[in-house]
Amino acid sequence: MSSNGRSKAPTSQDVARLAGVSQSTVSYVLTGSRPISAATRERVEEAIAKLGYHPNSGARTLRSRRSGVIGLMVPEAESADGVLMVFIGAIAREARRHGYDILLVTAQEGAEGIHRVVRTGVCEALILMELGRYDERVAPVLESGLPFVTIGKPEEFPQGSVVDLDFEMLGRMVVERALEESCDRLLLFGDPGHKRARNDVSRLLVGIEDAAAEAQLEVVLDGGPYATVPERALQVTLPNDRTALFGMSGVRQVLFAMAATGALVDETRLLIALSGADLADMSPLLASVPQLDPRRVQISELAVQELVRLLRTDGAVPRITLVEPRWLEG
Amino acid sequence: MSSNGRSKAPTSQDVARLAGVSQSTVSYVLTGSRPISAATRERVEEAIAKLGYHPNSGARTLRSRRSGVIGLMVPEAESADGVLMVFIGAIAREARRHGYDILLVTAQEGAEGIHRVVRTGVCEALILMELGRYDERVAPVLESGLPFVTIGKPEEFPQGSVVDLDFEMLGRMVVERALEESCDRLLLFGDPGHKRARNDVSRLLVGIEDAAAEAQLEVVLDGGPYATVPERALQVTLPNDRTALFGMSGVRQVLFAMAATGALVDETRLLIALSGADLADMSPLLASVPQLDPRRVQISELAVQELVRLLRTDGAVPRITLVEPRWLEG
DNA sequence: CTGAAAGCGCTAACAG
DNA sequence: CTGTTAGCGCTTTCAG
Repeated sequence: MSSNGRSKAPTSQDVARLAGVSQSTVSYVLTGSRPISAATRERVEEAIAKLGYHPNSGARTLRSRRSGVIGLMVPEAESADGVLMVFIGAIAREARRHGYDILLVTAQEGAEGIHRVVRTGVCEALILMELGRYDERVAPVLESGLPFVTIGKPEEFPQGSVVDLDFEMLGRMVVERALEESCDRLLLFGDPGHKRARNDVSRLLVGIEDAAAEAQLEVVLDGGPYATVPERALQVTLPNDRTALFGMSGVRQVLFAMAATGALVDETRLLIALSGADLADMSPLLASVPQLDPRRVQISELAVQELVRLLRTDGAVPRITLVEPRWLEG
Repeated sequence: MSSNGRSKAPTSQDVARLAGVSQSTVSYVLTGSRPISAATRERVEEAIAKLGYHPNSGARTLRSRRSGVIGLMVPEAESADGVLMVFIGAIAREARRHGYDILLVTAQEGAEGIHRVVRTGVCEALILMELGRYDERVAPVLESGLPFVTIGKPEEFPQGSVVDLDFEMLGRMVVERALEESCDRLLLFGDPGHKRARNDVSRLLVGIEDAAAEAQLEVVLDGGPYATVPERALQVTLPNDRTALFGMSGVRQVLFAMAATGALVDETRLLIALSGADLADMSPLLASVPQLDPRRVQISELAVQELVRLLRTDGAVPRITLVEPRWLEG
């Protein structure tokens, strides 16, 4: 009735008419791909504001072959610890800051999904999360020739950039801390030996084993259930010995098991945690636990920035960026 | 060198040439908007397969004004319990099943963000999560005239569809269970009285209060810290009385507090949990806890289906869909 | 049942 | 510094 409001969106033609310039001039004001006099620019911008004009995305994409959309390959949400959402939120925000939107591509879609968003031209670049060692989705990505960044360092990746936590340094930092806190042993829970196949875990172990060898710290790989980790920490401890506990996952479970069997930090045991969303709301328990920040927000932002660099810099060469973990004293 | 592979993507023109038909015929085969003889269709489809043709998204969007993209307004990831990701994953998968892609619009972008994706034509429909009571982002959505679905029932919403859990029924189910398990009281933790302003909580309370009044069950609103909920449950319990505990959030904390002070289920107390990602990996503790499934996947799928209905059915009327909670016996 | 042709709104040559 | 013009690849009339 009164306010149907369904008025057709104004085009650059409308803006040009109102500003008394040619349609291409409007385009040049918008893209900045050629110098425009201050006077003209102002008139155009006024008209744009007055009409509430926004350039049509379809037309722009068709003509320029740039969609302004970055595809984000997300893993299945089995992890369920909320960590994924931290990455996604930070990536989306940073992408917007650079003028890009984020389109979700679920792992479930597989190689076919990648192929589709690439061939249809919906995405002009990709961010890949949690790639498997030999992931079927890598082929279509490489084939597409689109710039891409992986979060999480894979085995080998000559063609795209990589942003990840420096897991080797993480390992060295854990050992260093264990020594500072006068521990004689380091117990790694969550079976890191078996998971050595995972690239992040294997790099962590390299860091740990190097530093531990040097410092004469004994390292125990523990594959047992999380709930009984604290008990086993005692079993490996001789009188007057102290064990540091660390693991890439299951911190919450271990934390609670320790809280249940006594103090988190005592003469015999020291829990070191990799902080994350699964520890939210546990603040009272965490008071005495040294936490390492895996810097997920920084990694996300760097991934976007690196992708933007690949997109904007002509002939930019892919590179690897490793982010240093930080202590988060509580 | 050998496999640069950067060959330009084939167009419908190329397909037409190879199939020996006109370009428009190719289009008709793809869109199905006019009858095509079996013979022709087959030749075209062969050519499509041979060339690995995918229609260009920009051109299609420009011409048809349909982008095949649904904007998903996600809240800031403060909740951090991983629940958000369940919704997003299920929405993305269901959208793909119907031929749509999901574009993220973060809450941070606010009204301006909505305005942008709408005016530029990137999105042809919207799914809104966690709207505030008087959310600034509602205006641009309504103004756009695009079909939309909200997940989570707001105060009032005449123009878009709504999909949500039936919180009133949730309340009735909690009361019913409490009675079946011979409880005399129901303690609601997480200060549901104060949070009555939240639409879901207020509907929960309606359900609870109605059912409780009828059955003579005493209801206690508890706003104290989660960690001491189990103690307070005892304080409100006379000898031989039993208290059921329920809350919309903080279940994990209460669960642990109860585990620490004794059994989860005993003669005096019964914890009823709203299941979720924050309870993952707690299985041993949960064994005796009745869990209510808030059916996030179903809600997500229904939201997409409802949006697709609005998009495809001409003159479709928005509607409200409430999903029944289910018991998840453990 | 199929073809020819127009044009969606924009960018980027080409021409002053 | 600005205008004119030619398409990008598709959908959809209008003609057969």
